[in-house]
Amino acid sequence: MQVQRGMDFDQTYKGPYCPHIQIALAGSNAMNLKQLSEILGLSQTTVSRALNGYPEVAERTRLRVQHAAQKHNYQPNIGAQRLARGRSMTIGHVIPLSTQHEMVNPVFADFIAGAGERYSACGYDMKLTIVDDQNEEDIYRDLKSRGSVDGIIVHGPLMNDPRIPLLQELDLPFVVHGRASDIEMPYCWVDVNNASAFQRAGEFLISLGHRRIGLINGLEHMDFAHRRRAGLVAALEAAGVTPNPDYLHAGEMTEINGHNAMKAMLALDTPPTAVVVASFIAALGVRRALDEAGLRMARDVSVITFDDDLSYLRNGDSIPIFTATRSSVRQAGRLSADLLISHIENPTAAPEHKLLEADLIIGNSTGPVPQE
Amino acid sequence: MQVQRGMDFDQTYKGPYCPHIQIALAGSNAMNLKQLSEILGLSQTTVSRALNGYPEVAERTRLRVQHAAQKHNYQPNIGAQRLARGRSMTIGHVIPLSTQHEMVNPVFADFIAGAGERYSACGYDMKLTIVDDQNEEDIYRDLKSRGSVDGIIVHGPLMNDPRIPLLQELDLPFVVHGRASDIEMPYCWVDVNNASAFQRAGEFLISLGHRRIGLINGLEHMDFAHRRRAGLVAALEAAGVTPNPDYLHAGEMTEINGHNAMKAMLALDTPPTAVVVASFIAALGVRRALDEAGLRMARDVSVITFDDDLSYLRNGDSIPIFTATRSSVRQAGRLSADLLISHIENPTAAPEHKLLEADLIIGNSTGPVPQE
DNA sequence: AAACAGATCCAAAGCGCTTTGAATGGCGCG
DNA sequence: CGCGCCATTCAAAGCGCTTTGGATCTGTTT
Repeated sequence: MQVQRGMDFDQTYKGPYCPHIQIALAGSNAMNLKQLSEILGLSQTTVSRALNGYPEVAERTRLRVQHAAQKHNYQPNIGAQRLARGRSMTIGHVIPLSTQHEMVNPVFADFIAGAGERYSACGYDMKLTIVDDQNEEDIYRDLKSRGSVDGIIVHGPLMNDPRIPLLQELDLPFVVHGRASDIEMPYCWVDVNNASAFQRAGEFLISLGHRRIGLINGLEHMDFAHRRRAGLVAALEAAGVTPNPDYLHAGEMTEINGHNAMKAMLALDTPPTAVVVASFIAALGVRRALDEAGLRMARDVSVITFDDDLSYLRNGDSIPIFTATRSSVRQAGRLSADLLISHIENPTAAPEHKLLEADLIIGNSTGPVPQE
Repeated sequence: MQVQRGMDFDQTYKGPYCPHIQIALAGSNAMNLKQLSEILGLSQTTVSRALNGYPEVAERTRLRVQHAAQKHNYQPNIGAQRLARGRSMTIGHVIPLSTQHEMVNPVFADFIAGAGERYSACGYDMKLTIVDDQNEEDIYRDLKSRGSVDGIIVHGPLMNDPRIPLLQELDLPFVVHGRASDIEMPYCWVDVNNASAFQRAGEFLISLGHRRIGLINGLEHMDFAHRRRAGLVAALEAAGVTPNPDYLHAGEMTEINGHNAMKAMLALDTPPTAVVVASFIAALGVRRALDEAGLRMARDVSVITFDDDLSYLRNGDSIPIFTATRSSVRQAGRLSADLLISHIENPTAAPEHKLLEADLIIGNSTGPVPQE
């Protein structure tokens, strides 16, 4: 990573000694508590308490203080508050950039949109950290020991995610978006029921007469992908169908990968008559592969996709393009935020979690198995 | 917006008076400067200076301090640093969620990935604020008066964006990702040369013999969309072609919209033989419309798209799917971050800006105009 | 009338860091 | 030897807020 600036940075920032840089002191012009209390002829204590809703201040005084604060545009300095309260009022989101987590990207924007809504409403800030590779563990240690955040959202959990025991050891409150199958210690999570969603998708295809059913999945060390596969396989086996390994694909959920995986399956001697796809973007690639092969969705090959209900990738207007198992990732963001905040403010309570059920939306991409 | 928690929040957070909540004091267990200096038998001054790279400390002492800090896992408390330095070491990104800005979403994840890289390297934090509607102005005033951030990135600028004069008035350093055509005051920005990109796309299509050239654009109150249209129109007019209003579409850049716009154009008596599309996602919709109409890209209708080079939406592996004007939004994120940091640390310098040129990538979606 | 309780307010002590201004000790120099 | 000069180090004063532990003043109880 090249640094093009004049200063002598290596990976880690080395502090404020920068003799050639003149920094204007930020916020030095803003009104502070002392000034406001002098204007009001009150003590800082009373003004602070009035604004923070403490009961031991007369209601008349409180109103006077609130008016003055508004009039003079007083906002408590956030750094001072953090220091005095010993809390940062900040939630951390750590986004790893390794290829293994790349899938976080498309859903990420919507998730934080949901979470951010709740943070604003509850007075929390959101801090994003992009971490390029292995040193993710150091990041969490740092966040803890510097008091940067009061809690953390864990994105894209793996089957046995090392972050979970680490955060427990650090005693840093956290909520996982998803779950980690191989971890039995209780912790907070918000997840969609991936297994039941894909099981229902499988059952639906079977009810349409399909037996040769494919899966175009995400990388299966990701927990959600593992669960989806298990759900689909359960549906097949319940119907007496042995899953065909040639029909099971796992890879990054990009348009290209969806396309290539579908194309490869179509090249088999007996290609599947239906596929379940783990993401909307991959499903677009699947559709392209079908188009190229001169096949029509529903008529020739049925397609069901998982739809995260992303704001910029809608599955049709009134009529859904794809039959889909749908669950709003933005809603998951909201719930995760609420869970984390309540866990931060009530740390002794037992870890909560929330399992969301996905809806099965019938669209135009599924139909009865074609007659041969 | 419903709040489901027990506390009495309305829109704005009302402070820490929550008698029924027991909050564990965060970070209280971490090593602090005083403890470290006592262990070392040095003053806090010397330890602080040693760690921050000040020259007036003996090299032997500095090493001793650094070792001890590492050994005891000392990290300066961030709230205390903010307070003492009068700077927050934080960059704010304010994301409005109104439909008018929805387009920010898909590119947003990649942009902050790029910017975040640079923030980490330079010791800055990234703070994200999701703002649901009109009160965006209040957010900026707050950020300023609370000292929450040292600078701001402005996303998705409009033609005459009110945020720019506001931030100038607030004296809050900022960099615009994009530009605002109607504002003449100088300010910092990083933008791709949208006009020249679309002009070249137009010229390329004309060189292939196309005359009936369509545009499926973003919403044209967004500055970038306006520039793209102007660029394409310039190319047409230079070739003596009068732009046909029926061929010019502006809307949100979703897959659906791309599909609908293309479908509408194909329904015209004389449909265009080529279209330029403002986003990759919309181009996927265009392709779908062509497929549905039994038309082949390149052979029947040529398509050029703008490609933001998103990590999760690659334009093909080795062979590009679409002919495209490509510019990496992640790279724009890196540059914006660098510009902002240098502007924060050197506030007296004149506003800088950076204009990136997009590459024209020839893919499989363009070909000579079909013979009638 | 004395004692008490409650309501309201305040001075001052932190929170953990940076930074100012001064002190200390070693050194060369006239 | 006495002086000034570096190179190091330190004590103490903030930064702007919260919060502890009274203080003051009312009204109420015995």
